[in-house]
Amino acid sequence: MSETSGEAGGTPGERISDAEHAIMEVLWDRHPLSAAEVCDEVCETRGWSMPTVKTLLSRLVGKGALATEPAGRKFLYSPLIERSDYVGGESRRLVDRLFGGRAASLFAHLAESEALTDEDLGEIERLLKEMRK
Amino acid sequence: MSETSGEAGGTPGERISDAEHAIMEVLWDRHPLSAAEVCDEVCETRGWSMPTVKTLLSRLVGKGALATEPAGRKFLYSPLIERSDYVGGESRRLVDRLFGGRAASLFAHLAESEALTDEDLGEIERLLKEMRK
DNA sequence: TCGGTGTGTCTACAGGTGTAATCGGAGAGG
DNA sequence: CCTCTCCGATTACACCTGTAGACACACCGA
Repeated sequence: MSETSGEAGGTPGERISDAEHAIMEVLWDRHPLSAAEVCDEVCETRGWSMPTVKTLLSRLVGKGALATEPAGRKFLYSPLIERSDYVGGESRRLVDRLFGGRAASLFAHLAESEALTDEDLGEIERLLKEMRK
Repeated sequence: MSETSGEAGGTPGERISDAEHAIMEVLWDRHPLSAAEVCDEVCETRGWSMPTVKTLLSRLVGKGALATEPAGRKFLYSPLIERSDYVGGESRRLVDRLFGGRAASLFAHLAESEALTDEDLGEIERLLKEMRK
């Protein structure tokens, strides 16, 4: 595996869990944010309480996925890893695990299971044309 | 725990974990197999021991993902759920979680991150053409 | 200066997962 | 018939995850 970093303290590359991912989404969308602000974004939708958010934030900091920046008496959190890196990693993991690394197989499967809308198809076609140039 | 009647598929949709998935792959490829045969297929590659395989098999049976069929004094295991169902579910989960349900976004991401080989592109193009018919 | 309010850290705990040792019963061999 | 062996089932245990309470401390306002 291409793990670009070494390890120690806040090593990036630690696995981000599902609940943690929800937190990351908020911070990818807008950052830096305080714990309270993050809670404002997710506590209602996910039914979480403040302590839960704080735990998740701490774990993410521990995993090296978030940076903390002292602002006044509180901390502001910002992502340390790129959303596209995470998304890419997860996508690749899925493709590897389920389709033997063949992205075309994933596509074929989505196509067969009619998970692709006309809109999807149109856009993919467009992208494809663009790449072929 | 009281299984009064022979009802095994009563809890479909139970989450299949990563290690369990490896077992499923073996059985999707070839079935029915005994525990020993499954172990032959995965124990070396994954560094598992027989007890581990048996535990995973039991859990899968418990989850309603495998059926057991007594053959002589041993049991033979067969998948109860289709590989395509599992794969489809996992794919959709990923697309939902990471791309807001838009499969085109997944494709775009794979394209951008150059995870698509020329071969992939060719095949996707072909599939696309076929669907458009 | 003193208390309240907000913030991060520590602790907790149930359920799932990875991994494996051990037990108990059903045949196989002597 | 008795023992050995093989196999599934049971039990074990550490770690991760989801969820949350309790605690300590710093600052703002009175």
